[in-house]
Amino acid sequence: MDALRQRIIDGEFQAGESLNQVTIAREYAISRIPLREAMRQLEAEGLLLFQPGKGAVVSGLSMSEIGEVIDLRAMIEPDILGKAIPRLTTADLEQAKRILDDYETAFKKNEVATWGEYNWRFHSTLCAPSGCSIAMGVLQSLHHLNERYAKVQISVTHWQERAAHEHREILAACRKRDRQKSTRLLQDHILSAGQSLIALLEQQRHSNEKTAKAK
Amino acid sequence: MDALRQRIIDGEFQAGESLNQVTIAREYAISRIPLREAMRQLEAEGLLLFQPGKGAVVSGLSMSEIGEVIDLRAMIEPDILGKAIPRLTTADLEQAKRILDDYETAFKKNEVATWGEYNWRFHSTLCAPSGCSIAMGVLQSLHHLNERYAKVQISVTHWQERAAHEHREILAACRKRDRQKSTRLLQDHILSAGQSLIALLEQQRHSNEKTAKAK
DNA sequence: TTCATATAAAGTGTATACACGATACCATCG
DNA sequence: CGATGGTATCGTGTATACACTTTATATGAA
Repeated sequence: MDALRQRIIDGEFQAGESLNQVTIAREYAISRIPLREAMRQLEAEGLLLFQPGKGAVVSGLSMSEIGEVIDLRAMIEPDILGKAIPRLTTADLEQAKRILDDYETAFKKNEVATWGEYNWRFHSTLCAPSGCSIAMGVLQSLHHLNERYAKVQISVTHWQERAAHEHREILAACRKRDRQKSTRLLQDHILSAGQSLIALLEQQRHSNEKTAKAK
Repeated sequence: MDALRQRIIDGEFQAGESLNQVTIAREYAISRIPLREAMRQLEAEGLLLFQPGKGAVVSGLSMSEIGEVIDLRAMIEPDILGKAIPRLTTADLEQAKRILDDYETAFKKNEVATWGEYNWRFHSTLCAPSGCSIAMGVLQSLHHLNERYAKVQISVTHWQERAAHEHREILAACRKRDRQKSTRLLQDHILSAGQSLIALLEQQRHSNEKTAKAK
């Protein structure tokens, strides 16, 4: 299921495109039964939508829905980080640092496909010690929804650099156990990334409309 | 799927109990295939957990997880209500009032099974005009998780009366389009209900431990 | 009796099969 | 030529079938 989810997030299937069960099942060398079960779970996560007689269709988020995902993350994640901070161990902080290092290495090598993965690993490494399993599940779901669209950001170099800088700042505040500062930085980080994402998507949509008109 | 979800919420199946696919499929006169698909969705909602070789097991929330669900609701729902308030129509407000009336009628008639339904309908009627579809989905999921445990509250008469009073107050604040007041009242409502729920569950757990010792 | 082991029963996980509905293609009619 | 209807193809939705796993039951030894 994770593999299929990643393929949807990676944009291999366009929004609105319906997934052929026979083909995909064959790709994983399984029958349609377990595939459909996985698809039903992805449906519950909001990535797919079953249309009667048409199977699973990749669901697309409207601009306002993308905004919602960001707002929810901006609301929940800093709160969870706040709960995690007193519980953060040195090992947690070291791992977060390692993830950032690896992320920057991957960035220099232009391994764009791994960006989303590193991003989530950084955020979740800092939040996980909160012990909030339900909230972490919600967050991960939101992150998956976000990631599909965030792919357009990975190519924008200066945004990458800004994100990297903000990550370092957040980590530094966590290291100091500065709850106020780290949660505020995290919230700003999510919201500013969200705003730049929405601006990019608006821009993209406009240029698409232009080319559509050109036809 | 909704019917099965309700049966789990209603407590027909105990936490930890595994659901017999053959039996349940027969009850709905379907085969195990669509049943399993429904179960997978309920798994993604956090109500079930598939254990390899053992099928779907009803998942139980720990006390801290129940607390998390309440905290998340207390964080998200007032925010959504705030966004909904400028968009609330007279029809929305009337419908909310009608739900409260029906709820109180049902309360007087002791129709306990309908409580959770009325509660969600009231909350969602006020929040839905926000147009936040993603957040509403998250909220509904959280509400389902909550509802299973909230069932212990329905028998506590004075809590019911307090909730009814708080609902009326929230509705009055919404009618006045008082964003500040209504969101604050809603947050207090969720948190105080949550606290009383946790207190009840703690109490229940203690008495269970005593009877367990008595054996 | 109690524990261990063998055997039977029940249940899950999934491949296969088939019926139904959607879609594409083509021929026919206006 | 475009529109309409018919047929063939493809794909979904789910019932059935079967292999494998877990659980219950029975049997025998300590």
